[in-house]
Amino acid sequence: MNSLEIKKVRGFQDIYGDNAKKYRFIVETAREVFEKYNFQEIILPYVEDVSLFIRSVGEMTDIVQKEMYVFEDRGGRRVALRPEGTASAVRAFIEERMYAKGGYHKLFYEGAMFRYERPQAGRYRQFHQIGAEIFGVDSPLSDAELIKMVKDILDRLGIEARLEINTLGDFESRKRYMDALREYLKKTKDTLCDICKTRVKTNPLRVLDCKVEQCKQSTEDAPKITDFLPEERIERYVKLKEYLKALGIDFIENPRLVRGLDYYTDTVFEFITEKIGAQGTVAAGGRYDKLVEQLGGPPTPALGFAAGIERLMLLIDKVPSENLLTVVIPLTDEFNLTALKLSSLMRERGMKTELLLKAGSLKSKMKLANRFGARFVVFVSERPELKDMETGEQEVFETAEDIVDVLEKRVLV
RNA sequence: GAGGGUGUAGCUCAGUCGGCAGAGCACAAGGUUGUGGCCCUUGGGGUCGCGGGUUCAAGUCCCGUCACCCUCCCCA
Repeated sequence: MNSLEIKKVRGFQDIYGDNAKKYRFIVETAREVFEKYNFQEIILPYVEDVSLFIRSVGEMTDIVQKEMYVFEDRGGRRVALRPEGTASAVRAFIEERMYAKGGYHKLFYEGAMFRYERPQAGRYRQFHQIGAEIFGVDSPLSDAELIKMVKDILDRLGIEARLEINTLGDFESRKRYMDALREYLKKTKDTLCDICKTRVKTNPLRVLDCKVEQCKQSTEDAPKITDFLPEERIERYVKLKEYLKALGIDFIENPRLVRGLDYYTDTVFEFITEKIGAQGTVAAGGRYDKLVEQLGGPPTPALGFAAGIERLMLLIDKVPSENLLTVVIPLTDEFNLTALKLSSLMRERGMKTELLLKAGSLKSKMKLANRFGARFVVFVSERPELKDMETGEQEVFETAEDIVDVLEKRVLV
């Protein structure tokens, strides 16, 4: 490594090789599932007005307070690299007047998010999410269907994660609940861990989520959110659970599950795994019935989810196999032209083909072919030969074109 | 923002008490007279993260700094 070498910025990463394959596999799988559920893609900007996130994610949240990439552009606008997708989707829903068409809208998106955090396993400053939002539906049917859709994606990726759900109710009863919780926590404050002592003020719901054993114990008898919700909210929650059971989806009710973004109402859920270190939440979402209104749109119930692609990647060990590879090797330079044309023909016929571009001994070329994972090698000379790298068998042909016909049957499924 | 760990060849990592800079993998050539994987031989490869200090002598000890990894926090 010399002093001219420039390295990637902290918290950013290059995704290449097998990781790029996993990335694509995840995005394509999700896309197929979204398609089945009749969601429409929306490609959103990476840069937004800062106030969009302040007013949606929440002014006091960590994301807004200390994790956003905020800067002023040359026109003096205060902008931010998006730290999450929902805010932009809602902004677009309003700004593009999607509600004017009536009915309801189902959108999905994919792409990079940016948060200035300390990097760690499964956590980067630029990370990637797939996500989906449903605008204009109130029914718990939509909650159930969204959760089922996430589960479908995870299933098709071969990823196991447990589902935890909770309800946060409406803002009014949540506020009453938080007051009561704060009162309760003040009494037990001495038994809480240091971090939680400060959380009593800033974010009492988080205390319930604390991993420290003493905190878990001393909050065992803490008031429960469900005791503060009006009957209709409870009924809604019961309905959702009914639907999930009907769909055969296992879930754990976790009354301590809270989410870090301010906009959630009623349903929240997380898919969690223990297999990838401390950052185990792999997909999460919930309902946000007031957000569209808060951002200047007409009152519109809505819900959505997002999944972290990097974290999903950690849970995938292999992507489904691809087409078999054939490597074309000209034996000497005088056969370069023939090999070039042959490779071109093979690709036209749909075969995955590597024309061996590097000069060197035949031995070194064979080594390369082997490393590329070639199943077949074609030696191009007066009498072209086809070698099966697995069996070692070798056949001689009259012309290069003859080989193509034979290969086609063996390579293409 | 707080804590812990690690920086030595392209990669993974040894390096004892401070005393000549090492191994495996990878790469190149050959063993094999154009044929891969396994094996053998030979070869090319180093700002020991960076800066300073102690010392006759520093990869090794001390101070600083940067980067990466992990954890808390927070989140997907």
